Amino acid sequence: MLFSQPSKYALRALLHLAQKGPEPHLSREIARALDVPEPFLAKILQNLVRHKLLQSFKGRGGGFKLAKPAKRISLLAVVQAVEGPDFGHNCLLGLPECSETNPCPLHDHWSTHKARLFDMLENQTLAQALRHEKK
Amino acid sequence: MLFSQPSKYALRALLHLAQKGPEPHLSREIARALDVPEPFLAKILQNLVRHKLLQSFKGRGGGFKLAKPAKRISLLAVVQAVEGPDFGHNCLLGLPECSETNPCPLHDHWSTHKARLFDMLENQTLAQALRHEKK
DNA sequence: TTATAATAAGACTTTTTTATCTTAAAATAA
DNA sequence: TTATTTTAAGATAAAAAAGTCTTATTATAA
Repeated sequence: MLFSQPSKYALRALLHLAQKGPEPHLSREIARALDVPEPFLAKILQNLVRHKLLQSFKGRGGGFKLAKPAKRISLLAVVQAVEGPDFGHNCLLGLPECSETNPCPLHDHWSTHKARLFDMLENQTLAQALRHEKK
Repeated sequence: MLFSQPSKYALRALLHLAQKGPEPHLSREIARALDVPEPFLAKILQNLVRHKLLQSFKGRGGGFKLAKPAKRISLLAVVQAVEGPDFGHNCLLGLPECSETNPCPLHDHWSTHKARLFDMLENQTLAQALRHEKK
């Protein structure tokens, strides 16, 4: 509904790493833990490395780990890394000409919603999401 | 981001009909007006007929018209007709086991957002959306 | 060094979504 | 009736998204 499959997997993988610990984890192990296809996840993790959200290590003892503390990675940062920077910046009805000055019938309503949603995604970090989960 | 292509076309088509008037309009004309593929739109309109949001008439002078007044058709009704009744009722992270009693890390945050969003979609009618547009 | 264990990158395949085509059925009007 | 105009339905095709495979590269450890 909101996120692509790669975004979902990315969020889940990063949340997993956040709660596991700072040593590198194998993409194979992560895939197994999340029950998602391993080669597909590997692609997604590689992409997150390019976007500086993960660090990777080759060879024995290698794997993936968070590139910064979980409390400094927002959900929005993850989704934008995967879906590109204009995630969410499209008209709800798909109209290319829709804008502040030329709004579609749903534009204003959706704008306020979107603002709140982005606010949440921007302020929620991996760490916070996990803390909240355990309650 | 939120709606499938058929949902977007459906909303646009119904909004178009709502502002055009109560006589039948050809699927061809609607498609032209919205600049969307005609045979694909036709499929979508046929589906909306099955869901009682549109009425159709064959032969000369035929076409499609709203099955009830625009102020009695909510945006949610349209989207649910197209995407099925459990539109929006899936976990943000795609977890099948996510629920109130077994929530994923984003569950609570998303629930409150979703409630507001559904509220909006349920209360906004085609008529209201158009009125708001003209301001 | 060499063997092994891991990620990296790109080509390829499968599935799903979006879109099209063809033929039938129904309604109207001459 | 018959011709014409429209939607209906189902099969097909194209494009996009999701997933897989193969080969290369890099790092570690014996």
